[in-house]
Amino acid sequence: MPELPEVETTRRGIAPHLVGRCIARTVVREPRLRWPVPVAALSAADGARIEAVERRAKYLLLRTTAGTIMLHLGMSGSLRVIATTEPPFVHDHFDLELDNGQCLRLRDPRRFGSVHWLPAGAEPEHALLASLGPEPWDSTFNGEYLHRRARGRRRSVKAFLMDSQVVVGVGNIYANEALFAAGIHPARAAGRVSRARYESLAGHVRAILERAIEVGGTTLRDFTDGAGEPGYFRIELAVYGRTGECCPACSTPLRTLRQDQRSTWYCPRCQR
DNA sequence: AAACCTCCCTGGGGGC
DNA sequence: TGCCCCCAGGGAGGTT
Repeated sequence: MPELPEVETTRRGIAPHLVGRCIARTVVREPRLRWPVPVAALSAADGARIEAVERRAKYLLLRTTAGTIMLHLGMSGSLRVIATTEPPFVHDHFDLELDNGQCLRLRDPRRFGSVHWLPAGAEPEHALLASLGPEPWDSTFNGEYLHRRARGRRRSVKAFLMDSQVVVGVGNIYANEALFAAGIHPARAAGRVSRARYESLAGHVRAILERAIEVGGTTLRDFTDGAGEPGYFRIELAVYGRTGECCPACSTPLRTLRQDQRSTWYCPRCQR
């Protein structure tokens, strides 16, 4: 999936086309996503005005006068703003038609994404948002916080960093990259990383996500922004996906690991 | 509690 | 060329 930088890139790309416009109607071609799309409830959005396009973790929140449309892109989702008359392709599951002949179209081949309707005033806003950790730019996300949350934890620091209850938005690509930048071995127990090193890690997480957002995110296969363009952070990846290559810092051959059914790349010399 | 494991899906790539 | 297996950016839900 799109990780945080890809979702944020999408948000920035689509927001100018949506904010201030009214929703003509929603079209659901395939309701079988990660959760069933609430087709009937979504009709409440017809005629509503879009007031803001926000992001929380990897969720996009389209705030309207009638309620909020919440979208998740899963592993393979992408959004584009196009003319409503453009014929849909396979895997174009959802359209949000606007009052100006344009529409926001969701494409998601693997269907791990989701579309939700949150009626205005509902509290808590949505169960899926209830137990999320801080955003990486939240003032509470720092070395002291990570060190405290990791105390006594024996799971790997990589799994810990990818836990959305600890911090949101860090998926497999950026977990690999941040741990490399901070010089921390991905299999090290989370509880055995010093506070100083967590301080470094928090800083690198933020810096890497910021840089990735600057260049439009990482496109591995099918991610595109709101205009259909790929992201260019892939060029700057130091370790992710670099099977058979050497460490960009010390030239030691990179190694791979399998952790929690996900691939990890790391430098055995730089990361301890 | 915390730490694993499985599963939801389609499609691309490599090996044979 | 085709088939088959493995792998992929997520993450909820279930089991130990």
